[in-house]
This record gives sequence, structure tokens and C-alpha cells, in this order.
Amino acid sequence: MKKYLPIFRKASLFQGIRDVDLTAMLQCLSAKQSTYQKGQVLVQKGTMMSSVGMVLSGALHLFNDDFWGNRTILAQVEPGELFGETYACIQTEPLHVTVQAAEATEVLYLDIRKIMTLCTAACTFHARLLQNLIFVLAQKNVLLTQKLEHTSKRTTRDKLLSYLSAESSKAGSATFTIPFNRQELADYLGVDRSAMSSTLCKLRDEGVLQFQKNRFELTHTMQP
Amino acid sequence: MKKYLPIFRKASLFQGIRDVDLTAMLQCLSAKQSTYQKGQVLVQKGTMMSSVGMVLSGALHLFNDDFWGNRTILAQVEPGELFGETYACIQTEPLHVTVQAAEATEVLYLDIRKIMTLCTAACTFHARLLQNLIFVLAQKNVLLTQKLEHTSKRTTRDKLLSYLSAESSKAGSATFTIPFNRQELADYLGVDRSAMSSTLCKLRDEGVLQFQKNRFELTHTMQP
DNA sequence: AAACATCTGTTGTTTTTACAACGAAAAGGA
DNA sequence: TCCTTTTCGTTGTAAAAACAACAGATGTTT
Repeated sequence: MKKYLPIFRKASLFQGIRDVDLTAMLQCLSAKQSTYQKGQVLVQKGTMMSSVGMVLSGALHLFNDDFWGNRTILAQVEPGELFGETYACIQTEPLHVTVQAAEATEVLYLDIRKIMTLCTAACTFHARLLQNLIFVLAQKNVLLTQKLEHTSKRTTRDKLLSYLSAESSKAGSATFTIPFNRQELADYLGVDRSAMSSTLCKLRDEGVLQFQKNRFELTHTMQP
Repeated sequence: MKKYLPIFRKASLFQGIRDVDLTAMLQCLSAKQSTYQKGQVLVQKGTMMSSVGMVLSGALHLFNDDFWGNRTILAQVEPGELFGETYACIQTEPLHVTVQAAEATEVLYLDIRKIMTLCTAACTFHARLLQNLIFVLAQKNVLLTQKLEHTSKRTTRDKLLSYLSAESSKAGSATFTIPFNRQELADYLGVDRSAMSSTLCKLRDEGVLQFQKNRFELTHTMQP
């Protein structure tokens, strides 16, 4: 297990927990490791999750097949990242996605009850683990809320303005850089790239904003 | 504080905690109560939240003003419900919304550090409180993820199919009822009601589904 | 420097949606 | 029962987006 320490140090769930405490804790939590071949299904949609999974090596795909069999890949899970944590925390709600190994993958499973149930004593790092879990959930929440706020606007124009306004607010300035290129931004906002590009230029021509590459500047113009 | 027990019994955060334990715990957490007039701003966007708020009576509005001053009301918080819990759990991220009293409102504030820090002993209900907090966060997560999965589809048609497919899956049957009327469904999916209505009828004419009022049935037809 | 790949803006066409306005059906209340 | 309100489908029009295809710009590799 020691060879995974570099992964653990990066993992959000284990932040602030020292290596020595970590190895002790993993035993205390009776963590279990599994290996999967490429293409193998780890967990089927509809399963009740009683544990959180952490990818140690390789990668996972989360996907969903709709009523007519059309498959949508929803996320890729990389080393240090978790999967199933939300549903493990709820316990009554079955997993809404299927988890499949995108390549040969090693996974560490942590029993959610052992995480949530505070061991009797001396386990200061266990408290930290719980705080980290809460932090992970809350952070995901923020990301989802923000994305939803932008994508829920009806037009590409409004989605762009909502996103750029939020980035400006985050930067605390009318000038800021965004972490996406055009294609990534379009995917994030759920719109077509070329249509977005032309909308962006239309906004520039109207004097609402300026940009060069990933650097944007919003300008104060009166809205009609 | 006793007069709020009916509210507390319904509140997700206090589920599974008995009245006697609750009153004891609220003291232990040094909960603080505040009263606000209609229109008064409780918390400004950008504030760091160090506590969770619970509405005791009245109602709150969460809103966001963009760079150009356009206001969007994002949610209404009713008695028993929380606000700021996500940002309180993160601690490093400032609140992304402004909180305003929609009417005369009473609010109970709970220090997040006292919730997260396990008191030394005998506090079995404190553990339950933590589990409830995690549950609240996780459940919100599920709701956001689902909505995002539907709204991220490009066309109204795909949004509908994604949503109905998920409802069918949840019901475990091709026949099911949905908890929305047309206008609510359109709002949920972020589309125009009348356009959605016509799309829905087009799908019916194509033989993809059938419906009467809120009762739907998906039919297995080969996709091209 | 040359060759290649990627990123971005542009344009034109087709499809889809938003919007507005209306009437019928259903639900609810007096 | 009659009246009112809400809900839902329908239609036509204008606006917007998706899509496809391309060219210039930028960046990278050899």
C-alpha cells in the first residue's frame, strides 16, 4: 500500500493527514483493494453503495444508458479521485450510473459506515477524514450549482454573460482569464462551439466585452 | 425555542434527534437566533460563512446580481430549510449569492466548527447531526447532478427524453407519473413551455411515447 | 524552416426554439 | 350549475442555435 502514498497525498479525501496516520487509518477502516481489467464493470447502475471508491491507478468511466440504450459518458475518474461517494452517503438512493474500467485499474474501497462512525478514541485524523468528506461534497456542490446557473439560461448569449460575469466576480476585476479554450468553454456551457464563437464576437462588436485568447474584459455599458 | 419544535422535527438537519436531545444540543452548539424585516439583507455575496442558517419562520430569497446589475432569484428558503451550508463547509470559498428576507423572518445560526468538531463525549446525537449534514449535502448533490444531466442536452427533445428516461428508470417501469405539470417541467428543464408541449406531441406522434396528463409511457422503438 | 496539428473565427444553410396569442379542456369555487 | 382560473395544446413568426465546411492564425515537432 505504501507505493500509493504519492496518490494519497494528492487525494482530497486525505488532505492534512500524515503518511503514518494514513497507513494506520486504512487498516482501522479495513480498506479493501481490487483490480479490474479494461472494460470490466465495477458497479452496475441501481446498486446500493455501502462504500466509497478511490482510484489508485488507471481510470474509470461513469456512464448512463437511457431507456433506448443510448450511452452517455458522464465522467472520467482518475487516480486519487473518488466515485460513489454521494450515493454511499445517502444509503437509500441507488447509484444512477454504471462504473466501468476505462483501462486496467486498481481501486481502494472504504466502508462509508466506518468513515461516518467515529471510532471511540485517539483518532484525531478520523475527524479530519470526515471534514474532508464534507469538504469534497460541498465543493462538488459549488461546482454543480455554478454550472447549472450558467447552463440554465436559455440563450448562448446569456450563458456566456452569466459565466463571464461570474468569472469576473471571482477575479474581483472586470479583466480576467478563463481556464478554458473555446471548445472546452462550449462543452462546459453545453452549446455549439462555432455558434458560441460568433456570439462572442457579436458581443465584442456591441461593445459589451473585449477579449484576446483566454483574457476577457467586461465593459460597463447600459443595458436597454 | 420550544415553539419551533414542529419546525425542527421536519428539518432534514435534525432528523432522528429527539426533542430533549435537540434542546440540549442547541445550547451545546451555542445556536443564535436573529430576526429580520422584509427586504433586509442577511448576508452579502462575497461573505465568508462561518455558520449554517436555518429559517424558523418567514422566508428568504437567494439572489445574484451579474456584472451589469441584472438580478436573478435562485432560490427561496422556507422554514426548516438551510442556507449557506455549502459555503460554511468549505470555509475558503465566499458566498456566491446574497441572502435577503422575502418577508419578516426568523433565523437560527449554527456555528459550523461546533458542528464539525466532535464534542468530547456522550454526544451520540452530535454524530447523528454530522451524518445529517452529510446527507443534506449528498442529496443536494444528487438533485443537481440529475438536473444538470438533463439540461446539458442541446435540444428540448433530448432534454425531455433524458428526463423521462430517468423517471422511467426510477420508477422501474416504462409507465410512470411525473411530479410536474407542463409549466413546471419546462422551468425545470430550462425551456419554453409551449415549445416543449409541441415537442412532446411530436414525440407522441412518432410513437416514442404516450401520455395523459402527468402519466407517461415510453415505448420501445428502434432508434435510426 | 518546413510540416503538421490545433485553435479560432467566419459564413451559409437547416433545424430548432422562443415568443406571443389563442381556444379548448380541465379543475376548482361560489 | 355557472363562472373563473388554470392548464394544455396549437399555430405562425421571428430569432437563435446547430451543423458543416472552410480559412487564417497559432503553436509544436522534427
